[in-house]
Amino acid sequence: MGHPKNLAPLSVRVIPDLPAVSKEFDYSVPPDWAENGLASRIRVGSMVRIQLGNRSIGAWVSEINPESVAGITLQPLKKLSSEGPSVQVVSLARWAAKRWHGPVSRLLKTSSPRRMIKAIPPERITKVIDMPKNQKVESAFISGTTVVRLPPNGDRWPYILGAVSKGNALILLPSVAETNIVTSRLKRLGVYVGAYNTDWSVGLSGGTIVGSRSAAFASVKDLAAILMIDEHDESFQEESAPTWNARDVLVERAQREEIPAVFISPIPTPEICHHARMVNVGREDEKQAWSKVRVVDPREDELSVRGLWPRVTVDALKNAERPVVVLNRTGRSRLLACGECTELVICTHCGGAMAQPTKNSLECTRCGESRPVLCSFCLSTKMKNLRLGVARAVEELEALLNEPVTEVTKASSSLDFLTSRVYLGTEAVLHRIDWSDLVVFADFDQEILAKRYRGEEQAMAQLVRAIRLVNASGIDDGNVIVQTRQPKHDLVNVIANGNIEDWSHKVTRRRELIKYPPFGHLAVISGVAAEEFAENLKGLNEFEVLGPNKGSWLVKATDLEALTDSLSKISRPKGRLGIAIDPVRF
DNA sequence: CGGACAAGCTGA
DNA sequence: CAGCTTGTCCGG
Repeated sequence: MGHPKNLAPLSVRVIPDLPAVSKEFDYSVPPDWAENGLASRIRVGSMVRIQLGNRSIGAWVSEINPESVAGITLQPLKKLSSEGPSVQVVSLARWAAKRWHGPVSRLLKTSSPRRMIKAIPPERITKVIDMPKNQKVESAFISGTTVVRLPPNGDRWPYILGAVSKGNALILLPSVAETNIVTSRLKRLGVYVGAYNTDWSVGLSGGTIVGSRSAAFASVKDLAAILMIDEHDESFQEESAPTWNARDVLVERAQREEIPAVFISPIPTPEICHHARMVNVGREDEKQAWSKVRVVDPREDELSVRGLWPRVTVDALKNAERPVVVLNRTGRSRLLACGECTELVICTHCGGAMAQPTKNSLECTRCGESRPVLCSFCLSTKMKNLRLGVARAVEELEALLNEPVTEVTKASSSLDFLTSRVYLGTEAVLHRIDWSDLVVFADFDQEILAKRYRGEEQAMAQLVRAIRLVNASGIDDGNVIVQTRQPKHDLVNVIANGNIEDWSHKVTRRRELIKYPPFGHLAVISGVAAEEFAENLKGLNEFEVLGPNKGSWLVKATDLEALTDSLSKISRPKGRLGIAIDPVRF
């Protein structure tokens, strides 16, 4: 066996900060580190600098006094750079790297302080917070993993207090803005709390950590409770590989440390419902919150322009204080027909539909090919707009209301704000405006008909946001209008009746049927090497391999471990290869 | 990842 | 065969 672990280490094993290097290396601890006290500060997770080949590289200590392969003379560590993730978090990062098939170093990086920390600050006094006198909150935090379906306008603060009443807590919220609000509110209460990643060391020294996705990997001493707010939010999933998900990381963490974890959301995902015990909060409150949504069928008004602006909507828009219209199509038009010969405007390259992003150009929605506004059949320059985009919709609405309308998209700057009463834009508008008394979804059918995986959940998430916006107005009759030509559609029924529980079951059952997460697992393979790699996987006859679809292959598996094992074992062709496990979008 | 080194290609 | 490109291997 090696050396006693409680003495200053003589050698360490490290994980280099190089995503492409999966190997770990052993280094000796310089003899003089024992004298100046550096050696005794080394622990698993410590951040060091090493010489690898002829380069100086950052690394994390993964093992103390490892049994090194014989016949290798160890190089000395160059520097002890910083405090790093706790042993528990290093182990968690290892687990996540395997789970999402990515390099550990990537996850260790999110687990690490952004600025080097020489020493852990002393523990500060924190105010003891009482568990709120709320039976639902109390029972949620007793033990195990719990999911709470809280209405869109439900108060989350008691749950935050519940979490910190247990001791040092880890609280995750979807956005940095919300993180900052919660952090300062807790600070004012006297709670020793820090925002991730800026106040990284607060966790290690024994405090509560509040943060967004990356905080799932925060090191917290004596962690006592975990809370995730708005569990359904897609921002909890990393978009690029490894496509790890904060929710799953927290579920694993709670199990490992045997602490209560509470996930709250108005529309919890099938994933969390699968892993947690469900608590419903007030069916009546839920119905009440969703009753803000009114369903309007634009066909009921024959005079409506192109079906987008029925009179009920226009009247509501006129009477509202600050109305917001959501239309999830960028540019001027997404689908055109020739004004002369009525042919659909199609890309001469790939046959995809041409969109009109600006007044004078056409662009293929599939391959990106562009050309001037010109019919390829009769050379006419007159176009009929079949599916108008935000830019054109703004012009139409301005004409209808006889006043300026501000266009808001992902790209528009926040400087143009407060210039008008009416706002129109893509989903981004719901993130940019802090209150409104009327939100109109101009074409909800687009959301319903989009045959995207999680399409319905994304549509519901937009509605949740809208309900919260009109609730923030303080105006009692603030509401949300959903325009659809399918008033009998399942999802529309759910919305109209506020029957979220039924919908939730339906989504879960659907997932189960097609063996999608959490009932099965997916790997999306992309890049130049994808085709050959997918062929190799097909050869195993163990997984269903579908594709190609836009250059990507979809691998379906019932067992996650079998999938990730095969992905690492199978021969990897040269060239770029992207592997995304259970991504939200593909 | 990036350097080292080996094998492959080209030109006179 | 020098001089260059391309590929594979390996680091403690």
